Amino acid sequence: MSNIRDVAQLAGVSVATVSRTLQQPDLVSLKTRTKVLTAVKQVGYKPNLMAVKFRSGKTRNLVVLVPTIANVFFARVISGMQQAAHEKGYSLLLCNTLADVEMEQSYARMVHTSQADGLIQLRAHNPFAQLEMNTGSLLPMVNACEVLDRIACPTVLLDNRAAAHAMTEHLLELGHKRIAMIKGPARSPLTRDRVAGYCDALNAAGISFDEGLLYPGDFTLQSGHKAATELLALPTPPTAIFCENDEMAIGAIQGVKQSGLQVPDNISVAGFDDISFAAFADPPLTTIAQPAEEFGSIAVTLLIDLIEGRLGKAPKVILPFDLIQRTSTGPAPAVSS
Amino acid sequence: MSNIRDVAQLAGVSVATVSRTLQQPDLVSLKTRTKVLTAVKQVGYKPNLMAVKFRSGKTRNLVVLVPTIANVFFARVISGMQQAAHEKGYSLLLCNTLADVEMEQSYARMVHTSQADGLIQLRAHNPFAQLEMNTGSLLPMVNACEVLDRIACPTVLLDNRAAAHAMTEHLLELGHKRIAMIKGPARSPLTRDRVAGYCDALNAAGISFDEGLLYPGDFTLQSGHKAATELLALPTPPTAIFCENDEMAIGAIQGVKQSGLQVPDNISVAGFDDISFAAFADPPLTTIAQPAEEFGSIAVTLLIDLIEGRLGKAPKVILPFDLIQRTSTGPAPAVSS
DNA sequence: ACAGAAAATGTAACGGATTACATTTTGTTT
DNA sequence: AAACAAAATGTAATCCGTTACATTTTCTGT
Repeated sequence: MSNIRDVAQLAGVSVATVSRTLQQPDLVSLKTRTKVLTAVKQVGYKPNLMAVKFRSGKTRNLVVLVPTIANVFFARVISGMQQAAHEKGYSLLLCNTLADVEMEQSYARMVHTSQADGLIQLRAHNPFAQLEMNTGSLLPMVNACEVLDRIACPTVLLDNRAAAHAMTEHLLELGHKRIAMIKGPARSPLTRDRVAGYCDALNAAGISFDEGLLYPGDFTLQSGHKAATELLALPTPPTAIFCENDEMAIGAIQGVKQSGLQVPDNISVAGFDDISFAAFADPPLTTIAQPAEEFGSIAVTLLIDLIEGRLGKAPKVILPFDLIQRTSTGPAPAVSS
Repeated sequence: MSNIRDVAQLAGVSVATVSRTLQQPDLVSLKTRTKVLTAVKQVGYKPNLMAVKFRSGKTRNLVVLVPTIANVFFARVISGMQQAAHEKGYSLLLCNTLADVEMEQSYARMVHTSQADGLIQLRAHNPFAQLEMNTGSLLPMVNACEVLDRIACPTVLLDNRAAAHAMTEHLLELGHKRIAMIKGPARSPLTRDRVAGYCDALNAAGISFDEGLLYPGDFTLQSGHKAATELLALPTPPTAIFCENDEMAIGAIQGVKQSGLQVPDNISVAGFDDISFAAFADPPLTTIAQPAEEFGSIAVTLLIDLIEGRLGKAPKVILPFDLIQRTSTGPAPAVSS
């Protein structure tokens, strides 16, 4: 591997001139520039960017903490991140945390050890929490999709409450009175907001909230299946099930069918996210579309702005949602018993 | 940010002693060690790993080139990679290439510019191809799932030919005579192998190969839908459709249903990959299970072995597959016309 | 052709950790 | 207690590109 000194020697100039030729060519005379570029080609010189990063103290690396990349929605978000990062000359260090706190911390530490300039967290957990920290200033961290309650952190998210409200209202308008919700883990602010939106809508319709219709899932297909099966076994089962993501909704649809009922004739099922599989479910899934890639690109933009000192406070960017009405939801069945 | 000199000064020792305390504690007396560690804590010293990487010339970063992270199978592979890399102290730089050659090259260049030690490619394309290269030795690259024909490159893959053979045989055993295949892009060796396996099985059964039953897809749900719809519109439509991945199979199932036919009564549909959605398709998908995470972890292991000089030739690791029989495939319908 | 400004180029310090080699301290043996 | 080995510590070079500052060359105007 050749370095800048080899090039300088071969071209018969100083290292400074070589550096300038490559960084600020207009400071170098045409004649010298040609000499240098020829030498560069000849020895196959590639600047050691590790040296550059080391000296500049800027790594242009961003850590991304994602609970599961296997989640189709997150995969889209990451895709958006990567695109935006690449455009701005940054790279992504991906960590599939599987909600493992140690793993998160291990990656968060990269920011402290100058291996990355900042971090994007997709989960409601502060990975820097346990790490010894003296800074009082804004951490180089951005939260996407989820919300970190305890700390001021730039965030890009959906108006989850409004979205859940809209979907619940949609089901109410179809005549449903008993609407179950398959939610996510209890402690998540995202879930909290969506449940709040669901309650808002019920209240507005004068329907009392039934704790028994709130089933905690874990965003997997399996948990949707299990939840639906158990909800349908209730003494007074729901006529509609609103799931907090499409995976659970697709699982729920299977559960409903296996219980001998039909979607949407007996039970309506709604999802959240509008992943690619939603339109290919049977029946196609009514769901809330989120601009997933945009979440990613905005998160990256916010983080880079923060790193490069262009961000004053901790902004909260709210992105719009879209209720996609397909055929997994339909009119409530006529009252039976 | 404090550096090793601050620690040395505070502890009243030399920087070498500090370094040794942290790297090879047994070379340092207990008394000094304590002094140093106290000082480390006091100033909150975190070694600048960029400096370490720079000096050592080892970045412990690996570039991963994935065609689309939105593909559920690839997401699992990446998950396996990340796990393995983390265990070995490496990080992944993820690039969602979308088959964009410029993007691939831009990331491949990171290996030349000392930003990464090696690269994993999930596509049948050599990202170093156009880059000026003088080395005759094995590039620090590993191929996973796909195959690079032109160059010697450590590879981990499935015996795709045998797998396709097995699935086709399964369909033949069910009595199907006209079996269509929705394949991937023509130039991919992976597709070539699977088509070969499909042909092998047809030949063995004495069924002549019909070019018209070979439909080129692009691994998306949409393309599966389109392919199935068109295949069913043929003068003599197939009674079974073997898809090169589960997404296309799920799309195909929808296409079949929308054509007014039933799966598997009228048409059997088989997939490939056994993604999580396969078991939740309606009907649940018969498919080939691949050890996706293992692909990832083995690819990473191979690459690290290569980087660290523990790999002689370019091994080809073949992983086993498993035919998962569900209910999207069934006996061929009785001959009609 | 000369002073002075402007352009081009060169010199050397710098960033932070590692480590070969040199030196000092401690320990052991007789 | 001397002599030597072993353990502990220190000094300084090194990795490589950037850039402030110094110096040289070229150009401009008269």
